Amino acid sequence: MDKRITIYDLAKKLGVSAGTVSRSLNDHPSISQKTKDRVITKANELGYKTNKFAVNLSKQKSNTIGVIVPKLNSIFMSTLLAGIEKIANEAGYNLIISQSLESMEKEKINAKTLYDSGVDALLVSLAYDTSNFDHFAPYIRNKIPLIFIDRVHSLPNCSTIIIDNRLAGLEATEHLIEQGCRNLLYIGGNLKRNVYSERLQGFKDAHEKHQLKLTKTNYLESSLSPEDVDSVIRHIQHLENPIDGLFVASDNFAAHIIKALKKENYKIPEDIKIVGFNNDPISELITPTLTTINYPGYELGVLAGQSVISHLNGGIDLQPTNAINLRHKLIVRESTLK
Amino acid sequence: MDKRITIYDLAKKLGVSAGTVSRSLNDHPSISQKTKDRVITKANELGYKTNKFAVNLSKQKSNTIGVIVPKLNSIFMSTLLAGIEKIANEAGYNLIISQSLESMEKEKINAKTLYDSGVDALLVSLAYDTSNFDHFAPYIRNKIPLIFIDRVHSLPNCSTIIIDNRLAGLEATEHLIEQGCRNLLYIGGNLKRNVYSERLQGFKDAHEKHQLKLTKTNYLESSLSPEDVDSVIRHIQHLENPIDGLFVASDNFAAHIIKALKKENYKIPEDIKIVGFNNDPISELITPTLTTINYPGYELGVLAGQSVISHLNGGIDLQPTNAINLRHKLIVRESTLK
DNA sequence: ATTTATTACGCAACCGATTGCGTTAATATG
DNA sequence: CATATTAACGCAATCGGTTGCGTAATAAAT
Repeated sequence: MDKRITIYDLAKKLGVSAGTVSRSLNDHPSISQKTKDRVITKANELGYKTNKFAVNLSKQKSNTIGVIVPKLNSIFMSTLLAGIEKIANEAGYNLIISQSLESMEKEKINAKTLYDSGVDALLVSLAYDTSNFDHFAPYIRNKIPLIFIDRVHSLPNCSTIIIDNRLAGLEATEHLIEQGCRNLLYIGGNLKRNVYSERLQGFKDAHEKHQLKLTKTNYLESSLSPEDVDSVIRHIQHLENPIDGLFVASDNFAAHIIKALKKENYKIPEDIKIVGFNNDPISELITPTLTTINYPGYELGVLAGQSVISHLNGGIDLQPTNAINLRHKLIVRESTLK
Repeated sequence: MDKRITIYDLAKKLGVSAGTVSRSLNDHPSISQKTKDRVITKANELGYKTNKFAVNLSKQKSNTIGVIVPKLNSIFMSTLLAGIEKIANEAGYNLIISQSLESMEKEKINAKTLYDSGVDALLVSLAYDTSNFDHFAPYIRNKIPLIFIDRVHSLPNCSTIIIDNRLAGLEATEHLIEQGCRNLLYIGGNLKRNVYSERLQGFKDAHEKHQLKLTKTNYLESSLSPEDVDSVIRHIQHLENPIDGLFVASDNFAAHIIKALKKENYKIPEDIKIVGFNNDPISELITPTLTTINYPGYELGVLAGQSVISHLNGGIDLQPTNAINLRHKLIVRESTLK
């Protein structure tokens, strides 16, 4: 009852070879149905379990997909992961998940660990400060599918799955302008990351389009963590031209900002109108409800999952560099009412 | 540059046996320092990587810990996972994470998949409707460490990591009573789950302690999902004795309830005082800020991680059934002000 | 009936380590 | 100097499947 039985045990009991047992279990065409039935019956009878370790070794693949995200405990990331997991699970793949904690060093270590663990593919959303990409070289060299999600970087033969952050930034900004704002502030994260720099670019596009001038005081690079709220508020209070519109690249941070601004007796949206980003659950629970850009994290995850799986199963080497763009959407709520 | 080199390649180049190479690489005492150095130098020179598949097969362990959670995309769960991941990663273990999506059937499948994948241990937070536990039998039978977190079930030889939900429920309820509430309503999830039934028990304890009577209209079993808000509100509106205090077993749901109540022109906390549970970030961002029980998800995860690791490394078979209780804390905010 | 295809398996190498046990050579002990 | 220890490795089995190739047996073709 305790000892695991192997194909050799089955082979012996059935008077056939181990190879035949293996092929029977895998429904190989060159085995007669009769033998297959005998083998399968006996296997069930004895409670045979295939040993994944042995399979992995001989096939040199693990049926496992590695994932590196900046941090697990954010709504966006966990939603993304939920989408990935759903697809991977359905396809019979396991997911090894690790977090870089926004540090390139940890990202490197994780990439190496996952590589050594023999993942069949790697999904990555980059850390805050990743500036070097050598740690992904082994994957590319060995043709292990490598897909970037959300926080992406363009590498040869790697897919990216994103939304059009620049356009989203433009739409968010334009919405503020249409609501009458004339002096805007963009608050984003590290500009090395595509998501923040592109949103800023869209912010600039909107200014150009509407012939509004823009100085360096109109955007702010932030860690987007609660500790940074105070300094942001101070920045806002000390501006020469008081701002009347705020575009924050994260709903969560926007929510903190709103709370702090209200404490300082700013009226939202009367004094300052605010647009967030992500459509986190919090955006419709705070007061005022937050206008934001819907960022379909779950769908992003599903798509990423499907993309790897098809890579893995079909070996579809689509376009060498294959960028998938998901649709975003501006969701207007109270924080930008006229 | 492409072909992976094995210990046999190294052995050949160095004129030693594969066994010696293996032992050298693992710093086995019966190999001379000189030989070890030679092997290691050559290994680096040739870029040797150990093949985990082979190691796994011969050691019959995977250096991998399986995790099953109800759903990934909740703040509590992802925070918990973040804690687990941190510890596991530091200890050199990989984490295979899967979600049951609150379904026992999926939980079963995941448990089996992870078992077949050869995880060295399993961490579980039970699905909403899990009522049978046979799918964990293989783990117990084969002495694979099995640890329950948060949503637990008592099984022989399995640790559980939780907080004292009953006491927390009592404290939350008592706080409402102390703030002057006399007719309370508890809203929790499926009472099959320890967390919800114990909080209810604490709710009852408080009533008994303060000699308040309690009928079946004083508690409600809910899915705690946004779709359920309407029916809850209707329940509240149709009560014979209007309630003046609400204890909701989830901050997120409490936030939705607050929003809905405000829409119905209830004043919080004047008309109804509310206590949530978990201390999710949302609890201090909504208006009014939400009194809640701090539920240390990250610490729970860290503890769970440490517990498995020590099980795995030291083989510390502590108490047969080992329950770890973490400290919770009532956090008073605006939603229960007098 | 003989030859040619097929079908259904068996054989054995292979995947890349780990590890108990035996052996040789160096060192210590009497 | 003979013998007992030790130190330092080598051998080969083992982990449990997978798979290319060869072959006996059965079926089909001539």
